Amino acid sequence: MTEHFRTQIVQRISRNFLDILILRLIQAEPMWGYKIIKETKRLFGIKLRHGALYPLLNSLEAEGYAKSEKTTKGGRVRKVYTITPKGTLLIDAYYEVLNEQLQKLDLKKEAQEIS
Amino acid sequence: MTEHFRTQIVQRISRNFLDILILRLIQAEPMWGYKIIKETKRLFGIKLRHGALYPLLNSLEAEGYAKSEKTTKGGRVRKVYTITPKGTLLIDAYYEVLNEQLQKLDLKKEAQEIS
DNA sequence: TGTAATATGTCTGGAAAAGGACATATTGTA
DNA sequence: TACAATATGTCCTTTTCCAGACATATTACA
Repeated sequence: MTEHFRTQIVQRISRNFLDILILRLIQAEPMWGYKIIKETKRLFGIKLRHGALYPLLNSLEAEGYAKSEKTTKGGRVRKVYTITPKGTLLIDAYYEVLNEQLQKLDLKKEAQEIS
Repeated sequence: MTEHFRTQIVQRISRNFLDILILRLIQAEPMWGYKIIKETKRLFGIKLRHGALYPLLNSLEAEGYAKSEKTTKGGRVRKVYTITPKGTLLIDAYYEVLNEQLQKLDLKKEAQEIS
């Protein structure tokens, strides 16, 4: 039953945190857009539309979270993206916040009861 | 610097996973809408708009993740929400997936290199 | 008696996002 | 010589989302 929710959850996280997902991928290994599409398919079962990805990659670079370098592999031009220190900081921040969020809630702790 | 990202990250998580946040709150302690607003402010520093919350609470109940019971406290009508078993399963699934996601990526593992 | 707080609800206009089409170029293969 | 795959990009339309307004009722308090 929990299994039944899995796919939609993974898809929801990927959709809502696509930028973070991409940064994690290029952090693990520098990649270009087309490979990112293949890897998200392979690793998470997510089909990224390139019409969404390429503009996002450009904005990630514009905001300084990633940087790209054009390489040519047998006539094919690739824009290989690498994560920047700022991008690493962003990912670390997400890890930190999400880990906090995963701590079970204990409302009583600091509560001044409303009711 | 990492601190600089914190607020926007928490807000982003709260906006995108508001339903999960609410379910976690009523799981920790049954509550009504107005108190949920107060608690999210107190616990996460997030100002929930009631115009977003109440319809969401209704849909959570319609989908069977929560159930409500009307109580009266000195003339004031409250709809106290409790989590259902289905809601608990959903939260567990999120915990599971997020924990997986937080594992550092190791692309090499199952890779059949594209390049 | 008026204002703030408690309590729950709907609705609408604008902004953002999603999906898919349009566009182009090279390489590999049947 | 097509067609699939690799590779990157834009654009437009539809759909979804969000912020704030509109709406109502009770209670607490100055």
